[in-house]
Amino acid sequence: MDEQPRLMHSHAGVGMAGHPGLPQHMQESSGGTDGDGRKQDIGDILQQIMTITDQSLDEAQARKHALNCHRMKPALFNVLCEIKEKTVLSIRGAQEEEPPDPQLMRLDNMLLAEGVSGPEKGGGSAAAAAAAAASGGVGADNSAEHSDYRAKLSQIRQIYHTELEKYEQACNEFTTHVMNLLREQSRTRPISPKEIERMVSIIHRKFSSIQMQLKQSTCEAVMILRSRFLDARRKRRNFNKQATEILNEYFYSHLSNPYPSEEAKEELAKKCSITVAQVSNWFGNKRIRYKKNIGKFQEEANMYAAKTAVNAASVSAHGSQANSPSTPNSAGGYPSPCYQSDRRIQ
DNA sequence: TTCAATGATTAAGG
DNA sequence: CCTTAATCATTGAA
Repeated sequence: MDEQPRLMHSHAGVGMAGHPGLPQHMQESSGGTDGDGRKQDIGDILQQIMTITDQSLDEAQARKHALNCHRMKPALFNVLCEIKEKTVLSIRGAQEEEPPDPQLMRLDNMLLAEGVSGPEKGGGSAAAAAAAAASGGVGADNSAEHSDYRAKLSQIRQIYHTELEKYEQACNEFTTHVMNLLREQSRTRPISPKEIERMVSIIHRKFSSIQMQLKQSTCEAVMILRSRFLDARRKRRNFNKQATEILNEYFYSHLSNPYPSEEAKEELAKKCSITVAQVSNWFGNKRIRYKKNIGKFQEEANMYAAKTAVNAASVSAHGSQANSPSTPNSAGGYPSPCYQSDRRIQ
């Protein structure tokens, strides 16, 4: 085996610049002393390969064809592929395996949970249910917002799917294009099927990173939509005057213990046509705000105290003076018989 | 445009 | 669960 290097060395001067090794075999084998025509063949082929760029196109085509038809071609091709394979592997190392990207998985999970990816209609309703659950169990009173939310979500989903499809299509197109190209070139270059495969997987990786961007931005859009939806819930309407009257009446007539029981809340909710949660909110806000600045509410307190007094009087007088505070007779409100005193304490 | 009032949400605590 | 307290975001009046 050490014969080769020595020979190469001894003939070093004879070879062409840049490719000392190749013509050498020719020289050597052209002596014909080896008897075997094989070396001659290989040398021929290599020589032709080396000079192929010097030839005119037509000539090159002819040569190419000749080379392709040469009986040694498959063997040489395999050898070159093997060498190339080894080189590539040593250069690139073993970074082949791709661990499932945790971020991508996170995005996928979220899209699935939001019903953006996944089955067409089922996902949507699941998302709506999730949104309903997230909305605090208020339930049946915000169906309009739901449909709005769902419409926007399905819009996002549609965009997402069309984009995804586009990417997939582009990926496939590009892949087949590259594959064809490589297959075509594999007639003149050492390109093994394995390498083509690898190239395809590289392409797929690239495209999937693009897809990840799509998923990312879709997630963002969903998040924004969600926060908008939550904000939509915050889009409050002030309660109407009657409702506030009723709530205030209760509040000020139970000032010593303004904590309505569950039943009381339900009744108030019904009377005000708001939800129990809203009643709770109202009382929570009222208590804290009253406590924070009693002075500011003094007037209001007096007013409602007077009103309930009047109501009570009229009820006791007339026995069945239609209950509901529909049109309080004292709407104009007289300030209050009592103190109009010093507010602005704090 | 400004700003107090107000309904809703959130965090902390029981 | 509920409450308090702080805060957010909108409303509606000035």
